[in-house]
Amino acid sequence: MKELPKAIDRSIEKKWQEFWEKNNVFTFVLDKKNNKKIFVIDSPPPFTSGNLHMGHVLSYSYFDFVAKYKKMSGWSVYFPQGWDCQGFPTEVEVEKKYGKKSPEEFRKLCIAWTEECIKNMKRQMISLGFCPDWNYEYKTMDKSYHRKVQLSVLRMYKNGQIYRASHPVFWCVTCQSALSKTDTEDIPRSTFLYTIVFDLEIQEKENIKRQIHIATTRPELLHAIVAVLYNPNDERYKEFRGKKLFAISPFGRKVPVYPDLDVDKEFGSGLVMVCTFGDKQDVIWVYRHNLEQIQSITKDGKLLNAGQFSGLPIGQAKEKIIEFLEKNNKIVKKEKIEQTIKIHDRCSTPLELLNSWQWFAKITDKPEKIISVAKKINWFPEFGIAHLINWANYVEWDWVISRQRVFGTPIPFWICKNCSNIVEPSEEELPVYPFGTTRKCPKCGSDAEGEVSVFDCWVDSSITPLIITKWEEDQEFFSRTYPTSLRPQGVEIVRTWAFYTIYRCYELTGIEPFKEILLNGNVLAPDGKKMSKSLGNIIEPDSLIEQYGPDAIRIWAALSGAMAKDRPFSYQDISFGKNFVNKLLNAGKFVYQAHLKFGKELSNNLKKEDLSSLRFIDKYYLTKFYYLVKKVEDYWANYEFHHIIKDISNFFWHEFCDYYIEFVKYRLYGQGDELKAKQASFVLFEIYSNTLLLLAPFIPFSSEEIWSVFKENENKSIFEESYPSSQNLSSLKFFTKEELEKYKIFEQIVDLIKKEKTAKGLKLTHPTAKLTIVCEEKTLEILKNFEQDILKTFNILEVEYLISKDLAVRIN
RNA sequence: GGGCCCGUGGUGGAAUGGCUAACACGUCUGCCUUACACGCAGAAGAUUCUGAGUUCGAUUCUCAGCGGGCCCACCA
Repeated sequence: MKELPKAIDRSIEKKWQEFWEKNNVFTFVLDKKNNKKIFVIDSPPPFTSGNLHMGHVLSYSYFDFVAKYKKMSGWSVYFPQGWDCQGFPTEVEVEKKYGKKSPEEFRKLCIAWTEECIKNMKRQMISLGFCPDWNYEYKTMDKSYHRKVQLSVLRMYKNGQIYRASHPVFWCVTCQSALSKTDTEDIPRSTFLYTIVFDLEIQEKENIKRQIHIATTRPELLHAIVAVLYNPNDERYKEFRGKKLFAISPFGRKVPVYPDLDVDKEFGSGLVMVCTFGDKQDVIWVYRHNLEQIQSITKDGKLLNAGQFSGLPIGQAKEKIIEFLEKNNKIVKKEKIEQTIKIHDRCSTPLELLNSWQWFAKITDKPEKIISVAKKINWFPEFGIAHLINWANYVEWDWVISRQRVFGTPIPFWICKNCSNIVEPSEEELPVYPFGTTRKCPKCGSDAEGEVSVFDCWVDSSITPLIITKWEEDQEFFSRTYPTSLRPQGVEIVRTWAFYTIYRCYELTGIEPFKEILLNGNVLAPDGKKMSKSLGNIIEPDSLIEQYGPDAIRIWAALSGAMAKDRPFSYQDISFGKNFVNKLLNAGKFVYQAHLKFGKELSNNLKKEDLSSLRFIDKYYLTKFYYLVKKVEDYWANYEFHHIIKDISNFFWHEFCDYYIEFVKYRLYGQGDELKAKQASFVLFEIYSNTLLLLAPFIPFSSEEIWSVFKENENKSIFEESYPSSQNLSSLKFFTKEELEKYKIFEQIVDLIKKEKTAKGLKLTHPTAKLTIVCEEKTLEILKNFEQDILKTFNILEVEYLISKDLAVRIN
């Protein structure tokens, strides 16, 4: 007999990865005859950081399970994989490495850098047994991708969904550049709160004038005041309600006074002056109340439109203005307070909100439309849609889709220097790279300059369902694959990725982009905290693959559940996975040896007739297995991976191994009944392994010798076979569920025997003369069916039954 | 401050309007029993966050409180 392996042979991983790739096992081919149902997975393109993180491993495992399950269930599965390349972190890394460069050169370096990152991430995916279809790989930095992004925006522009407008952005007056949130840092500082006297004009039958007090930390923005707000629930200002009011600033500016629930009654006098722009709340209020916008500060930090104070730097201006107000007795109070402000993380300059020209997509005008489209989608779990609804109703201003960066999809427009007319390209010439180019303005004939900004990266990623289905590229392919079947993604990006995708794809096609959305949570560090570099608690997939193997990692992922819930990484689960892999190898060895001992003649043609002559105990476990498969079908339908792995591993380990194999041993090693024992164990093991290989695709091949027996055709991928279903396993159902329940008493008796023997310090197979079973008459009838198996397995000579209501066993 | 999620043995986590609340890891006891010590057999360990309510009965449903997480906003 051949020496069987003591441990898992890890070299088989590589072999099978190559086999699947070479034989195009997971390659999607559009079936022109329309025979098979198509299942399309709109899988997330990971940001190309260079390494997968555990969150990727978790979620990519999920939809890899689904892809394989659907494939083995008779679907034609289309499972492409993309890469989200253009992002700020890449720019930071590349700049760190190469320093400042011209935009053209910088872009090239970013692309080269990203290609390297993709290489490594792809390697990691393959080593985890993920099987996306690499023939349809896409990158958001590709020209073909740029074309579709630009086309999609151009179409939306023509439909009036995209517009250019002035909008405040965070601006550093020292570096003179726009900043994104990631460039900013919050720091506490102490400052002074000045309470300033304003005049109030109440327009009634006769105009009434009086004074009001308004507190502010930024008197230097007084010239840019556009409104004064009060809380309508504030008793002090109840006389304001429903009246037409105006406030007049110490500089003589007259602005309206409105009620607003966001005003904090406790702060200052309960009245707020809205300036353009003191902070982000001002931006919200300006849009909400449709207020005027005044350019208050220049790009290099000097006051603008401020009368005698114009041209002064912010700091100086503040001093002078306070001086002026004090001289005129307009300041009634000055108190020290602590506040938090945003600064630029590189130069520590406090940020200003300055107006600049930006591009927008209209998302605020009809939230109910986006919500109704989202409602057509099946959400797993259901509460996920609440994030989207809440966001859609809450969002205060339109989506700013332009970014002042380099490594991004260029915005395909030119702006006329003379008349500000927007010059658009034709659809045929896309992609275009307007940066540094000019076109003639068709309206006035002047030069129009190419837009230098690029798109927000969500503009890129919000059309992945269109990209993978070949929208505006291959009409037949598109019509067969769109809408996609499943969008898997993180719960924390519902309001970005899911929201923008639903909005954009619906605007462009009139159809929702996917039928189902599956939300996963994040993987936390084992201590329950967020994984972060600073805490040093990051777990790298590579070291886990090395230490535990891909199957164990995938079992960990399945055990982590499908709900959109954060979970600490669990070494317990992954070591369970590893032990489980080993258990399966050993069970395989046992069945294989039994097979060799008996001979080969029955190996691959197990018929229903063979099964019908089985012993009672064989039928009992085969039936149990049938019901397991049936139950697991429902779990698959609801993406309940946790239950799937739990149930199939428990059945395998604690029913098949702990009970069935033990009860079958005496028959295989002894004499008389080998055939039936082998048949049943063989059937169970083979079908079982097929249920498992979606979750752990390498386990069933972990020993070549063993698997050569079970899987006859080396050249055929096991993924071509069909997934065990209750329908095609119906021949294994010998008993009804009720009967099965009744027969469970057998297991109780077995447990009692084990307990008894253990209590007496005996081995389970220690020779025993007599077993006495105390039970009811009904039970006796059932136990008769298992009697032989019990006696032989526990090495007992004879059995006697005593009829009683109690259940007990004795051993002599 | 707003929206959503969650609070179950030492740890991680299932499930259910009602039989002794899964399972895994860990712990303790005994076994290297002819597939497996990455194993086998047995055992201990839970007032299911707190309080009130609905109910014949709640861990499960409702409300309040306390605590944690995610996303958003954050003080003129």
